[in-house]
Amino acid sequence: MTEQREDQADAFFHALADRTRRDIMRRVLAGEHSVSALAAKYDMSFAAVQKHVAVLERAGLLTKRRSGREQLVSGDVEAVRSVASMLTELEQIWRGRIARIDELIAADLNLEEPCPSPTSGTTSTP
Amino acid sequence: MTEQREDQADAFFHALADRTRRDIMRRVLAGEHSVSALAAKYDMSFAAVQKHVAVLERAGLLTKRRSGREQLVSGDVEAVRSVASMLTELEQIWRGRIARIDELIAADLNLEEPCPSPTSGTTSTP
DNA sequence: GCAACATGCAACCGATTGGTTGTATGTTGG
DNA sequence: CCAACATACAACCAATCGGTTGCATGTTGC
Repeated sequence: MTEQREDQADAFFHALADRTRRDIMRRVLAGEHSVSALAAKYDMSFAAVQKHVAVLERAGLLTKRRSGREQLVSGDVEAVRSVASMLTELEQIWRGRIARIDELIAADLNLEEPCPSPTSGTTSTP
Repeated sequence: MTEQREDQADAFFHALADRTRRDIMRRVLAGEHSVSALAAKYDMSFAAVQKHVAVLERAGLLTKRRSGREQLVSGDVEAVRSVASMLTELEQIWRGRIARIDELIAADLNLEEPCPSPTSGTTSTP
């Protein structure tokens, strides 16, 4: 069950781990672009850009819509949000760590309280 | 200037694009672990886990602290947050697209308004 | 001091990545 | 109809990745 989610996380982060693909995401989140319009923006072959688009599409970060002989590409902001939420989950784990540390500090205070006074001697030897 | 930021994004997303490394991040965000303690958790060699830790460290997602003969690893929640903020920036671009669409809709309404009535005939032929 | 542990690093290997070129398939305007 | 365009896909290549093993170094307990 959680296996699919890890597969999806692999695909998400891998897709975003390339600056050309991140730049494509910026453009297609701002508005629809055909694949060739995107390809014209980069100093590489059409096929290379098309493969980048395919990687992003397989990861679910963008969708394509046919319009005549063109394929219009559009970014999926929900997918971007779900990547962000994965990072928020990581942050929540960290919050748990801090909470545990706070508990320890509180426990320390509880241990100090029963003592008559922090500086009063417990050494009862005369 | 923005070049370094893209390099950092490359390192961040690449580091997180592996489930073992994401799992390591969960553990070290929850609390400090030695490298060998981490290695014991996975069905792979110590060297493999050590390389994963090195990738995460180079990306700035975790830090190491020497304690005797052990190296204690701790997750950096600030780095995790900065990855999340990169995704938020993407989402903001999308918001701009929606705002532009809303403007167009508003402009359309403005064009309709001057008409006496949507259904009233502009065809004045009797 | 030394045996055992914890770590780092290099060399190697198969799989994958990011790029190329070439070719096939639709789609459209004139 | 057909030439030009938009896309898809396969084959290939150098580089990188994720893993291994082996070895060197540092640290500790006794």
